[in-house]
Amino acid sequence: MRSNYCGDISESDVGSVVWLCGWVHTRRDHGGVIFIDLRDIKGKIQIVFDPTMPEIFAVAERLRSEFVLRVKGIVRNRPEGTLNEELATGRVEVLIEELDILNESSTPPFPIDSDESNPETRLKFRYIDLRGNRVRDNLLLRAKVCRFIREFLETNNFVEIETPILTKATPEGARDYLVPSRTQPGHFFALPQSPQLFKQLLMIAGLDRYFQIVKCFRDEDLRADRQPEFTQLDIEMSFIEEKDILSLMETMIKSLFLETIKVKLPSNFDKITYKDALHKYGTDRPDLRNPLEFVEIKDLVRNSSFNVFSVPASQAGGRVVAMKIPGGGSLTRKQIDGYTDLVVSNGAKGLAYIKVQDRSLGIDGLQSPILKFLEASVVNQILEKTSSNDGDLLFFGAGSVGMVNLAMAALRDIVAKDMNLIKKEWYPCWVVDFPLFEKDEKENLSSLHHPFTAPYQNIDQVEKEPEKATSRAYDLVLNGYEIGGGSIRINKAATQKRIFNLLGLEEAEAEEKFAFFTDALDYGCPPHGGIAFGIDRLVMLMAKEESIREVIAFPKTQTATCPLTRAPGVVSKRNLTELNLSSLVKTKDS
RNA sequence: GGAGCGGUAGUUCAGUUGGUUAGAAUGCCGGCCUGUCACGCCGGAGGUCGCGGGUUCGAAUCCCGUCCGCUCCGCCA
Repeated sequence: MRSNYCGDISESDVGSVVWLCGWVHTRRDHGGVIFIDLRDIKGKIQIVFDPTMPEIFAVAERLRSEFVLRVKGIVRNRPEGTLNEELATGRVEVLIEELDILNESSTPPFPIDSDESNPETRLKFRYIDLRGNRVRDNLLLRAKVCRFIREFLETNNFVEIETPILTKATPEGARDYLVPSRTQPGHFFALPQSPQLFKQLLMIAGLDRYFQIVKCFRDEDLRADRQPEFTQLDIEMSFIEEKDILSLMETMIKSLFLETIKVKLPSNFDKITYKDALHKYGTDRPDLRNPLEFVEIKDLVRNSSFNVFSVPASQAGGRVVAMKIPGGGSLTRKQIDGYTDLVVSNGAKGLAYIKVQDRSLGIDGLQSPILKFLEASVVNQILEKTSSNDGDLLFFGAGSVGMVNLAMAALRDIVAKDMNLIKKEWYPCWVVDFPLFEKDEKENLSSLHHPFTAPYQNIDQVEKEPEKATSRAYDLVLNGYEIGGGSIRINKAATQKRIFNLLGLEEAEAEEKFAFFTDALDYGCPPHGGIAFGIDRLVMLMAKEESIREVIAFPKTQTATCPLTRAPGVVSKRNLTELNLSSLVKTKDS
């Protein structure tokens, strides 16, 4: 119970009697009067014990700093001269007439609302941490976001339908969390990585506008923006094309931001192709608030005698880019060394740069450790192509496409942040025209999104040139975070089977894993598509947090454990025996 | 699987050529003060320096291993 007084106490309440419940925050005794700051939903309310009320005062005198109280009192203005305008928590106080001590509390293990305690302690005592405003406000926002989404989708004739949590393992994709079956020895359920197949089955069933706010599970390593269980807004519609769902989702996201955090997003979200995104920003989830872009200089340096550039420039899988930092001439040697460490940790061998001090002096107006290796004509072409001016700095990335993209994208992020180049607060964009497949290290094809994504090309064409096939997929990227992604799906069984085949799934295996699904497609599956949003990430961005943990009530640590409950834990031999697992696992009593 | 940073009082941290009894602030306990709001003053308790091993006359400090937290790479269709 937070308070059975609803709302903030203000001067308009003066003279009225209120009940308050909450935790005592601090106690101060002054002038024969006892003051207590009561933590309430909004900040603190100061309550006052008057020594002329001996019974109440006697109880108040016994209070130490941590109790749960219920008090009844009269709201009144502060006495003359007792309000320090700069420091005071309020203009009114509550004079107490009745007081119940509902419970005592141990001294909290860390100061509430300090924001400085170490993450493990915060999680171990999460219930104390949640008493503070930070995560509380985030959870309130999260609830608001979910409520808005439900209202929006229901208004648009979507129906919320639950799908199973105990379900079937599917190949590809992330590692599954498995749950052993007691009744089917040796068999396992998998927790869903997403309700993908179920929502497609719902389309076949004719429930043609489905949504669900649902937990999904992936047993992969964690990051600041990745938890093993996370919440997804899952949406699917029949008889639609890309433009239909993109426009509806744009409307939803724009209204969501406006209604919940009073942010007006652009009226039309930009679209960028996968190819352009990688070319200009080195990532398929570019932060478009960041004005820095890569400039390809492969052609300019191919014949240079500087091998660091010319070798990757003449290889098919190589890439050489320049990134101009306007005003980057002010960067110190120490800062550049720091950036070098960053790109090296991302696989680069080093970080070449050129400072443009005075272009009118030609090569003499430049400063760089690589000038002695680069032909003057090449340098001039690079300066020309990057439109470099006095005071600018160029960073270079050269090597394999993957490495250059990774290292330079990381550099682009950090430099823009350090140099305060990010002016816009919000920049959503759609990333489109993804390749249908990518090749893994063994040169096998795997789906870039998932195997149910429809290609633009017909299936004959896809089989002929799978690497050139593009998918009808779209990602919504906000400020460098992928917050949603989806596609138009394959709705013909034959096409779906041929895609499985291209992915190297043996017919027997495809049959075993997906027969239920391809069979279903044969019963007149309508054209359909959908999208899924990561609610945690979305709320994290809206709350301006840097970690998803701050918007989840009880998150896991980086090793996927819960310091509060000490999950995961060992189980008894009996549990394991029932599950036919006793021979596989060591237990505390075995 | 890999890289980096961190782990010292309840909490946040300081602690370099390895050397008395490991400090500060805050919190906690006791006392004083008394219209305070980071109140003030006096006193007190509180530490296996993450854990294990090694080097040394002597280790919070150096070395090896290990565990935990955080960030990143791999991974995350």
